[in-house]
Formats: sequence, C-alpha cells, structure tokens
Amino acid sequence: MNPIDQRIVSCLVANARSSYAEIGKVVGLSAPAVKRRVDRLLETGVLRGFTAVVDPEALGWGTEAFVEVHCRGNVSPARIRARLEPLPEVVAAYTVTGAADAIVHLRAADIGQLETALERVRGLEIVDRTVSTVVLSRLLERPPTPGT
Amino acid sequence: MNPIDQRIVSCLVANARSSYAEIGKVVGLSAPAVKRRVDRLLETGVLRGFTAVVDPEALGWGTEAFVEVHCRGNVSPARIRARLEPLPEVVAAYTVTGAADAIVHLRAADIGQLETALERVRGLEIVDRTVSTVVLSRLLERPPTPGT
DNA sequence: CTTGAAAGACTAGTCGG
DNA sequence: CCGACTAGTCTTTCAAG
Repeated sequence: MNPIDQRIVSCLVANARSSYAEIGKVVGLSAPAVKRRVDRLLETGVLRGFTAVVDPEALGWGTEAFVEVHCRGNVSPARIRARLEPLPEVVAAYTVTGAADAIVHLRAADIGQLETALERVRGLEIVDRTVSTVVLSRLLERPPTPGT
Repeated sequence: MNPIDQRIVSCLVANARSSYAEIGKVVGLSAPAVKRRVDRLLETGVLRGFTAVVDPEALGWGTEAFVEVHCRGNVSPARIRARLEPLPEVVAAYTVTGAADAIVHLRAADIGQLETALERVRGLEIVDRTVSTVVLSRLLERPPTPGT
C-alpha cells in the first residue's frame, strides 16, 4: 500500500468503471501494471468491490432515519448484528459509546414503511427501547475520500 | 424505469465493473440494449455514478462518530451544508427532526484526528453545541438495496 | 514494469418489430 | 420507441523480456 495504490484507489472511487489504461495515464503506469495492483488490492481487502451510486429518491427510497437502540441487559455486538441483518431497511448499524447500545440507519420508501421497519426493530427480543430521529434532508453524502 | 431497469441497477450495485454483456445475460437483453438503458439511467439521475468500496480500516480511517449539531437560532439547511462541506472528515450530514438541527457523520484516522475535526465543527459560527457519539464497531454497512 | 498479441468488450450506425 | 445485429476501435489479460 504505497502512494501509487492510494491514487489508484482514488481514481476508482471517483469512477469505478474507468479503464485500466485511463488510470494508468493518471498514475503513470501501464494498464497491466494497474490491473495487477487492483487485483492485489481486492485480494488484500483494501478494495471490497465496486458499486453503483443510486439516487434513493429516484427509486422511491426517500425516507430515512437514525435509530438509537437500547438493549435489554448485555448483548454482544455479534447478536445485534445477527438480528438486524435480515431487515432490508437497515442500511447500516454501529455499536457506540454513550447511553445507547447501537445506532441503526434505516431507509424506506415513505413514513409508513419506515414505521413498519421501526416496529420490526422494536419487536426484536434483544431491544428494550428505541429513540428515532427522522431525516428531513440529505445535506451531504460523499465517498470516504481515501488517500488524502 | 421498469422492472428490467431495476434489475440492471441491482446488477451494477452488486458489481459496477461487470460488462454489459454479463448484465444482458442476467436480464435477457443484448449488450447494446443494456448500455442504452444504463446511459438513460445516468442521464435521468437514477444512477449517479460508479464507485469503489474501500475498507476504511485498511486506509487508516478507522475512527468515526455521529455528531448531533444544535445551531444558534434559525439556520437554513443550505448554510449548514455550506459550512460543513469544506471539512474533509464529514462523510455525511442530514437535517433531522427532534431537538438537534443536524446529524453529522465524521470519519477520521484516530481519536486525535476525530477530536480535531470535532473542534472544527464546534468552531463554526452557526454551531451552538454538539453531542457526539463515537462508533465502537461497524456492525453492518451495505448498499441501498434497490429494486427489492 | 513494459511490450506485444489474441480474445473479448464497448459503442456507433443501421435495420426490423 | 425499443431492441437486435454488425463492424471498427478500444480494453482486458496473458506471456515473455
């Protein structure tokens, strides 16, 4: 993982469909050299994969919320993960410091579907209570800006 | 935006570097037909682009936090966005319901850098006070699962 | 890492339902 | 309007230097 790898990763974050030759022109390498490095970055797990960025609004997933989850007693992170993973509305989940045990990021089509998802979260046997915060507008959302 | 488009988007979310021919085999279209639909999805904004998914740990961005931002008086979302946008540690930001005006998602190399970023957020003239929640572990993080 | 070559993919143009 | 087909060009990918 040297500076050249970092620049390759930056290129791919900016556009995952750019060709190896294009990346090579930016970083000063030939296309096969770039490919070998990308393959290695995928094998070592630095690059997890390539995905399309979709507009949630356009797909009818315009409503989201952050939910603080407070668990009953002591529950391991692995168990929380196992219970949340089957819910498709769960976009992300984190264990955190503070009063709550976890923060869950939910995304749904509308308020109604969000409520349904929330009820499913609240219905999990490990969950004691939840505190929800509904998102009014997405101000900012950007790729994890690597390398800089 | 019909069921075929949704399946194409699903394919690209799963792997943004798959070829049009591969996608075509899945959805039952020829490669040029798939390309035309992808071009249209890009033009209409349903697809915003293609990006690489990087492991934040591997790049030395292992520490993150969610920060509730409470503003002084009434501040427009646009102004909040304008102040947060220059900070590279800000991965995402949302205006929300509840007591806080916004939730800011920060990502940094370590606790020290996170503290520096937090101080920069707290130093903004629009910010009254903040409530931070540090992430202990990422339980789950997945693409927005379109189409389903 | 680079070069070179063969296989395959991209994409514009054209035609048919 | 949307999809299939074809042909030229570019990309990928392997091997050898």
